Amino acid sequence: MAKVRHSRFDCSPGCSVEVAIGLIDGKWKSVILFHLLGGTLRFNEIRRQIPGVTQRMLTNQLRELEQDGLVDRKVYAQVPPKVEYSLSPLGRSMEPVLLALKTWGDANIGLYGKPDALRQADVKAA
Amino acid sequence: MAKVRHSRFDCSPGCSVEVAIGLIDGKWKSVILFHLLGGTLRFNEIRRQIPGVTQRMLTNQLRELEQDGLVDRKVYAQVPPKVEYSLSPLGRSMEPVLLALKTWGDANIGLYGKPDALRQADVKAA
DNA sequence: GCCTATAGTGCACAAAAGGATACTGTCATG
DNA sequence: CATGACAGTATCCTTTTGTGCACTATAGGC
Repeated sequence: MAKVRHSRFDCSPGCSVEVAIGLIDGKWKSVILFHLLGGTLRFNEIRRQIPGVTQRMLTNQLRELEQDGLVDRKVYAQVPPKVEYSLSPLGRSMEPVLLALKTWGDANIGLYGKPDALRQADVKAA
Repeated sequence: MAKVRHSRFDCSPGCSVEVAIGLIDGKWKSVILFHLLGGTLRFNEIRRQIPGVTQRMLTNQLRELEQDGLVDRKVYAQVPPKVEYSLSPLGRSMEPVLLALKTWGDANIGLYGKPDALRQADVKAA
């Protein structure tokens, strides 16, 4: 995959923000990380906790998180496959970010998480 | 544009995280917001503070931030155009998120913000 | 014997995001 | 007269992201 999203070191002050956001962007990564805050989960456990994510997407996102060193992937060589995902120390260090995101979301979900009808009205009004 | 990224209200606990991240995803939004924490800025001031962003991208991202109610856009009907961008109260409420991102990035930029050579080595090692 | 669960992979396809470049119109400066 | 600043648009292009479906292999339950 070899994504090189943050190759620069020119870094005006906002650059570190860019680095951080670069690791948790994508529709699902932050949500996956958030669920992993609660402890180790298996592939399908994560899948069930995030309705709407497809297998392929979940695989992709987990692989990227693994490559970026945020999650650990532990494969048990069993016959019904078993793979456990957990936060690496680096991933756990994301906790403040994740919690800030959650807090903000909880406070403001009324504005954006509404059923489509309202969202549409909002769009039209703009 | 009418993006409906978060139309669901099914909301397992991670959903509010998804709402929040949905507003600041994209390569530049969080960086823009971060710079606006420091106060009102004009279009080209932002552009200069974020090397690498193109005019088009900056315009897009600012428009989306405006639509999502995070930034205020004030146009002065002057002859050399003047447009000021500032955080709305809602945008300012993102401050903890932005600061958490910045803090994390500062702490870990050594891992990801390195010049390409090292990044490449890292990728190969994986 | 068939269905389910496990953790994925592979392929085709569509949509969205992002990038490069050129262009707008007006005014001030040189 | 040419240039640049201002705040964008317009157009084209590539890359990334996301969806849907089928498929792998093995074991246990019905």
